[in-house]
Amino acid sequence: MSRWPEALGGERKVESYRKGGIEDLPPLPNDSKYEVITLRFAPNPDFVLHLGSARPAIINYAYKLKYEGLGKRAKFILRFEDTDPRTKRPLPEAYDAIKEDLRWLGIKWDEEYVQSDRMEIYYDIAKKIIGKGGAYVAAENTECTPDDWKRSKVTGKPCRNRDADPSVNLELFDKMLEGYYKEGEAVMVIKTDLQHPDPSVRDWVAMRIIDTNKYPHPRVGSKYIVWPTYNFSVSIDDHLMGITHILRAQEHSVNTVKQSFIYAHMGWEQPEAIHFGRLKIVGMTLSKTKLKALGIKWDDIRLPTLAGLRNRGGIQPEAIWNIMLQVGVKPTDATISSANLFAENRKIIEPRANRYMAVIDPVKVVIEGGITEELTAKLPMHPSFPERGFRVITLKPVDNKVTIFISRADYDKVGPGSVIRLMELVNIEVMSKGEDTLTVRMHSKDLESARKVNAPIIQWVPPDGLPIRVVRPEDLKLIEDVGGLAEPAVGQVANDEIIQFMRYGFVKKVGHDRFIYVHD
RNA sequence: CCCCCGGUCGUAUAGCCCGGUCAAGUAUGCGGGCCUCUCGAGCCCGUGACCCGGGUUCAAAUCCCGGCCGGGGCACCA
Repeated sequence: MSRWPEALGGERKVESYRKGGIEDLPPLPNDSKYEVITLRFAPNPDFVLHLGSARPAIINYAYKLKYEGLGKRAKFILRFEDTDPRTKRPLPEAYDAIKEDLRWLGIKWDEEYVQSDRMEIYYDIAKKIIGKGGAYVAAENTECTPDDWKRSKVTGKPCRNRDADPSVNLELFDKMLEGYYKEGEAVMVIKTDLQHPDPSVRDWVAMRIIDTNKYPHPRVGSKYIVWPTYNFSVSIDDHLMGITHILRAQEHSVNTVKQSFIYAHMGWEQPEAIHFGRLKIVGMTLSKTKLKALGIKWDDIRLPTLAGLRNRGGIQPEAIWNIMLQVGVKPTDATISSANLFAENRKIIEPRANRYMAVIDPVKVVIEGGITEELTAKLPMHPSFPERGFRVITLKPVDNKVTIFISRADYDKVGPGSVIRLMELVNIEVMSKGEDTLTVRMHSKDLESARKVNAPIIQWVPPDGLPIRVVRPEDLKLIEDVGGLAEPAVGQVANDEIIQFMRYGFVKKVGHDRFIYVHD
């Protein structure tokens, strides 16, 4: 059942051609034209990955695996796009945190680049493109000021430097590099089409000045003041790195048009671009801006960041993969419910999680009626895997009575005369219902008798149970369930282990008495 | 206002390019049953969709036009 690449299973590859898996991804356009299918994931290291930003990482990597599975050469490149130290200031820790996220997802990259290390390359290409007459500089005190340039986009009339000899613009560009201009005083602009129906496409900015004394770049400090814009650095890098296919979100579709002018000026072949729609997960906030604005650490268990999810536990990377592959690469928006994610996750967790009994908001149950022998229950760790063993709970009578606890939810459902099966123990009949106790008597012992009267089977906890607390993260909030009691064996469960509290849900143990609710 | 891109069961997706095999498949959800000492898992059955209107055609979910609705873009952000 491996739609899941090598991450968890070691050497498990893309061998299984299952419906809805990697192999079912539609072929990439013109795939046969390229010798090495080269894909990339290019995050801005200003935050960690979340469920939304993980999508392009997974999809692109999935295509690499798909083509390798087809016996074709394929490459996956990781590239950090950190060319804005001012408004999208990179977070120094984010570079490594993102790599950690990718590893968790089982993604391996063949090459890694950081754009702030490649500034000289961008300068070099900038000069080449100016030299070819494909770009010009708008600068103060010239015949084409930044304002003139802006105006030219509206009027459609080119400003002077646009048609000037490349040497003029080359000189101006050098002055930019030398620090002659301050922020806003000069920009290098790509010649596109001043009549283009989309104004944003008309002669767009490729290089601008950022005062890195004021806004030092976390990696290269104040070394550079001329910075490429997204479309410029991306075009250059995609070409230089041999990217053949770009799968990215729909918001980038105009960028493909903008970038086409660079490729035309340089005589390069443009990669194939495929855009997919937005992914919404109901009950989860996937806006990077909103998440950042919360001001809590990115790996907080309330967050839908991969780090948060990882920390919170429970949600397995395979489940995220399956969801992403199911949603695929359609250009339409997709709204999936967390129930979908949980359903995928349950498939993965269910066989792994051992079963235990716990009761939330415990209510005391006293079994009266002259019980002289101790009662024992033998509970399998997992009903589907008896080989995992059992544990035994023994109840000793005191004054011919035995006390146990059940959850208030179950207590609420019964009244005098009700017969209940205590899981793997005995069947009891309610005699009287007090405020906080249930007085019952032994009805019978075997399952059959319970079945005969259609008695509900419920979980219970002995008096020496372990007090527990369960918190459930729910869309940026943490809801704390009322206190509970778990059977003593839960004390032996290791931290970080995912177990199932029967008839309650899957939980992850995070402390000797603390649990995080995963899902039902 | 303008410029792109879309609209198939509640949700997600297949089919659309190359019209008939689609009274539309799958998954999840929901309802019911079986099984099981969990409200988990498994098995079975059921529910449920081609945005609207024209056109082309013997035939349209599939092609064309219009409308409506949704998303994205319109930064010296990425």
